[in-house]
Amino acid sequence: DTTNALDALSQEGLSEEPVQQEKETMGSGGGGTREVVATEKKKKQRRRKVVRKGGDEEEDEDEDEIGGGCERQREHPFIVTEPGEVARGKKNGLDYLFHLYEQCRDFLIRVQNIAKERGEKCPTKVTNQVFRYAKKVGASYINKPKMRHYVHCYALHCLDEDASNALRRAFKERGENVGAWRQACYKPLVTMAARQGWDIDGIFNTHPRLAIWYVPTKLRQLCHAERSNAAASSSAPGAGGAIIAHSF
Amino acid sequence: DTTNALDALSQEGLSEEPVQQEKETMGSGGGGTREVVATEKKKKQRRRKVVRKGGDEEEDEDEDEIGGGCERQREHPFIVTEPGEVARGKKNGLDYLFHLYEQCRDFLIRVQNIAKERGEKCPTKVTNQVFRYAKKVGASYINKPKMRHYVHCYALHCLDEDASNALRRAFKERGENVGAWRQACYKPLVTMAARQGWDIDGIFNTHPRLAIWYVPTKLRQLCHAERSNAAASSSAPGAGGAIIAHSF
DNA sequence: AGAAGGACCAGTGGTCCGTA
DNA sequence: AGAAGGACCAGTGGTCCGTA
Repeated sequence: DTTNALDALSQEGLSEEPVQQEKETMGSGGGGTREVVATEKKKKQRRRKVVRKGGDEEEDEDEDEIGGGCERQREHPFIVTEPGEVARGKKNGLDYLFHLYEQCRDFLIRVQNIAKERGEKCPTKVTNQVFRYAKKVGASYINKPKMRHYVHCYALHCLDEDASNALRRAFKERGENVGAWRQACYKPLVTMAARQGWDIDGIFNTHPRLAIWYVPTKLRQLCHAERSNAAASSSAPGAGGAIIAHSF
Repeated sequence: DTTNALDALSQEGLSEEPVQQEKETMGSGGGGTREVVATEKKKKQRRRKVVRKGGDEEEDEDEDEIGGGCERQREHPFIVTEPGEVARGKKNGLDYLFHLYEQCRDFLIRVQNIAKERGEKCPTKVTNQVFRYAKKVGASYINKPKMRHYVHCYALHCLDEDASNALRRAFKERGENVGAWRQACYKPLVTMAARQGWDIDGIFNTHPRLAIWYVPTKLRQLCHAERSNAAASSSAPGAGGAIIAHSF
């Protein structure tokens, strides 16, 4: 439906970075491990196999060549754009971002139809299987970390397009970066949840285009924190049920 | 509600077997691996750490002692019983089996309430988390392989109690074992699915006590096979839409 | 033989952090 | 600095098969 029209929103061409090659470092004991301070509970360990272009191999000197076999491409970064505005330069706009969510929905529907056809388990959410399918059919610009990262921004766009549009205009005008805009998308969603009995899962599941997305952990945590906050305020003497948003 | 009344259905005492102790065999290469012929696709490898009672240790000679610290207990096996009938001897009846499903439902509800309290993700199905909870609160007789094994039997009990009861009486009379009864539970479910557009997921999800259980893979496959079968028959010249159950 | 369940494994949800 | 995404990891769904 809107799929092809919006494809034009993506800038042609992609950012480039050198392809990495993996070298096995299995069984090398504790070397290369790194302590990570976990924000909660346990600490984790993470081992990474990271190697630059092999020093022994012949390699192309020209980093600017286009279509070279040795370049890994990544999408242009997002910038805050107004509704309808196409990003200039090596950037992508927010209409394009939201369009990616619609594409994932389309891929999910196809995966569901295949599963029904085969009599297999049918996913109700955008799962790893859907991301794999997207890759398989050539939509390599769709990946899980990116989609999960901006889910709540898409949620606001779905649930209150006017508020979403107003936020985009305000943040563009102030010259804020994408990260700041993304952070700001949480607050109106928490306010909506407050009005609906703090049922953020219910809010997602009631909306046909949003129901296929997992509620982001951080949004869930913010809602929970605010609910506790509101409950404490309303039970405090003289607070009279007012909602005070200390955590923002 | 019915929980305590039905607890009496379980035979007191449990079957006994020696406790096993694990010995680490990490890093011992390919020793102990065993080829398994997979029924589909790939072959799998499975490594098991299995050790009998340590030969060096002092051990109790008396295998019959009750409450000995070195006995692992497992539930009595099920036998086919009529509705309302309590199994005699070291056996459990089918009312007790179905009661375990109700207990799991109760545990799920408690896990859900805890999750909601904490603002965490709330399971809608009986998941590993629920089985862990059951173990934690002392219901060690509940475990995942057992519950998954008999889900479709419980489904029939939920969806058509009369048919389920009739099947139990018939199989008891014929002196069939639990395995045979369990196999026979598939057919009436497939017939029900045929009547409802082959939507076995819909059938499960519509029933309040069944909706919390995953549809068993085998039941799903049987429904799919029968649907294909029925479609082929009805499109064959002169078959006139009759459903012919070749696969049973 | 028939059956209960510990323990395994492929693929999941979630996101960190090496990368540019 | 701000951002995209490969790749990791703890815990899942599913059930095999060593056990008695």
